[in-house]
Amino acid sequence: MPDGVEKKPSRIQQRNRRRILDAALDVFSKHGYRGATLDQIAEAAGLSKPNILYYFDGKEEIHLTLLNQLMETWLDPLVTLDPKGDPLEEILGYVQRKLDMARDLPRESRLFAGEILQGAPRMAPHLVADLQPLFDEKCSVIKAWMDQGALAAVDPRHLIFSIWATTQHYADFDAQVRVLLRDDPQGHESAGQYLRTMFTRLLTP
Amino acid sequence: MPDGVEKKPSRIQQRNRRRILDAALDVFSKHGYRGATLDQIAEAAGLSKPNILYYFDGKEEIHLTLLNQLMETWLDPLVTLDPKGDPLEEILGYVQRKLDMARDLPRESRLFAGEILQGAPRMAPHLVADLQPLFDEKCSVIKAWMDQGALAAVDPRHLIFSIWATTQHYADFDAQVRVLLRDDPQGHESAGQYLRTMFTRLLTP
DNA sequence: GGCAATTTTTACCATTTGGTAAAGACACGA
DNA sequence: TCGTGTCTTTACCAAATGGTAAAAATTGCC
Repeated sequence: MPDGVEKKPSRIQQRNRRRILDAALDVFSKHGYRGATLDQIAEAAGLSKPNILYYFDGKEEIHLTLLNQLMETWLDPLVTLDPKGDPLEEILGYVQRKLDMARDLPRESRLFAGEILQGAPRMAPHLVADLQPLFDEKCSVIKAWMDQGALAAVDPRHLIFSIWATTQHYADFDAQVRVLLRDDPQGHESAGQYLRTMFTRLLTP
Repeated sequence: MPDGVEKKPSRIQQRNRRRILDAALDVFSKHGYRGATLDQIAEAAGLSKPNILYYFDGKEEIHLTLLNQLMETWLDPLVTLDPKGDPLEEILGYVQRKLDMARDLPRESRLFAGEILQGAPRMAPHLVADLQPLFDEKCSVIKAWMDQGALAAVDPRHLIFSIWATTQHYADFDAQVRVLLRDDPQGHESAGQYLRTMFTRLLTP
């Protein structure tokens, strides 16, 4: 067998690794890295603690695996931003995709937020290697749209920040939003409408 | 001596309690509640661990004291929003004050963010008792401005959320912002300019 | 200076937590 | 069905951590 090629994992391996990662996402996103314990993860996964350590080398490796998997999902909506599409529609579509992610993947959003909040100790390399180039590229795309007059001119970097901030806010600050909206079931739709209005008024030339 | 009236703390008490709270703010905002240890706080404060427990009943009480103190500071910029002032100027002033706070009090911002991110386990009562009434009141003020045509109509609740999200983002996601702006020393000013433009275009009738 | 009250240190303790060793149970191809 | 490799459990351990008791030092008031 060639070097570096691992034999494919058994069905049990796949199932249990998936279980563990799902349980860990739950626990890490709720309590943060330090706040999460292997016992909690084990219980949530329905496995014993030593059994978990049979599948992963340790707590840190589980966390790191989650972060690595997350990066791809996280960047995807921005990757999709199409330089050849209609500028305003592209931006609004991006906002919508991010908002949908905040609703559908709140655990992932909070895992990410917690990591950045603490200074990105485990993710800094990813930010530089993956996020930064993509960010720069899409800033250029937006800049070009503005230069050709298809969008009103603003700083593209801060535009992207404001899209991230406003959409992720609904996942990351959910506890606060719930209190203030009194669990309004229309919350998500009204947020979508507001953000569409906001970025339309900002960017319409 | 009347009941419930504690004698005023000595100078040593004042100084050491202040030291401890400052150190704790540092540590809690960096590592979160569970991630912070009394030993770290003690070292940062220049006191021994048992000495710290002479001034506070325990880790939780320190954290709670910080949160209580923070609430006032945190709400202040919104309290200042004046129903009798010029609507657009009032909103822009509020944005500016929040952005200044993100720059000047990043530890406080991250302490708050961490607490909310984990579901506000220790702060939920404060949110309901202090934040909610203020939020509702100021939403009404903004709504009135919009009804009288002084501001373009949008959902006041989401407007406030977007102000919080965009301004606090610069403190809470500082690690990410730094990477992407490559430590641009003009970062804060350009953020201020961007946000002023954004909310002006959104709200100008 | 003397003395009570306050403050600080020393020496601990119990629990929690990430992790390990090794024996036992189980799956599966020959 | 037998045996080998995969998976799981039991029984631990060392370090970290929140917290305590009590002696020692210090402060401030007469």
